[in-house]
Amino acid sequence: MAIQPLLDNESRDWEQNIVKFFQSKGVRWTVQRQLILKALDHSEGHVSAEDIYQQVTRQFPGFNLSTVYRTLELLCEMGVMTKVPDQGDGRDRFELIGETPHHHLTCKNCAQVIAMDENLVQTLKDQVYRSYGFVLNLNHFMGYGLCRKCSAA
Amino acid sequence: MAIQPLLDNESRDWEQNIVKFFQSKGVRWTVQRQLILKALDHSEGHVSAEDIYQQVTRQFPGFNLSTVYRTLELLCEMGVMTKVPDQGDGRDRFELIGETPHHHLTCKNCAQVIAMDENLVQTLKDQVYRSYGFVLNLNHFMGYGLCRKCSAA
DNA sequence: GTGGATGCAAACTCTTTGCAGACGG
DNA sequence: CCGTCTGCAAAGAGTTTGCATCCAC
Repeated sequence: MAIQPLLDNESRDWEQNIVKFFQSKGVRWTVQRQLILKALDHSEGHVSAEDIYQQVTRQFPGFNLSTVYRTLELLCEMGVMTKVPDQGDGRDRFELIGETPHHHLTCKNCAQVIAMDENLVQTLKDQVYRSYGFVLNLNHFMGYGLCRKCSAA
Repeated sequence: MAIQPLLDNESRDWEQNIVKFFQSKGVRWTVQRQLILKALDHSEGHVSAEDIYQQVTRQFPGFNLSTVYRTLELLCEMGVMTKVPDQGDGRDRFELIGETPHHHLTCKNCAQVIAMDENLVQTLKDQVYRSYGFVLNLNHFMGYGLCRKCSAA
């Protein structure tokens, strides 16, 4: 694959920081990683390896899915991502640590997705901490059930 | 496979009920299903298809894993089981509906598992219902994080 | 130059499916 | 007997791995 490292001017700063971070970890800054990081930057919340692959491959055919997996795993090891195991559709998700927590309620019946307030989850976290001293890590709570309409019907 | 339908006397009643249930649904009562149901009866909480397969195959070699998957799926359709997607180890779990809810906190660091009180989860369910009219279905909440010891260290 | 990173293809794991033969009702 | 269920084997889907080549440092 022959890809020129091309980044628009506006993103130089962003790039500089990441490059430094990679260097500090003794990890090489390759074009593929640059593209994956860019794709992650443009995504929101949970992404699958396939999501990233599609996004990058659209611009740069020849790009490889294994590389995505290897890079996402690397980012997990570097401590900037977490792998979120399959929630039902058969594929693992990844999300950047430090993203604002986001919680969803998905209706089993009509598939509607409701954004859930952080406070509700925070209460659970607090209670768990008070009761067990356990620091609950819930950046991406996904609840299944029935929405108002479907539970009424 | 040639398996004699053999059940000890003490379990006749249990069997009678299940058989009736199967008949009422127009579903055949086969030796394989009998064995799988027995295995489920002896298991607790989340089981994987493999768990059941191992348990049954120990007594009856020649027994087939596809049959386990097909039976578990059947039980889901019959409304007595739910499939719980992979929580990290790459295999789906199944659990009988109507089992007492069971919630666990798993420590990411030391892998310790803490049983969590139903009330904590109930509070979340209540709040979600009050806020969104959403009936949250959480029979098997699994929380990840750090236990008291590991978060202190 | 040298070790780490990539592309490719093949392997792996869990799950699903097609089909012929077996068996429950 | 008829239609369902099973065993077997093969196909799928997502993810991982081995290896030769390539390229960042």
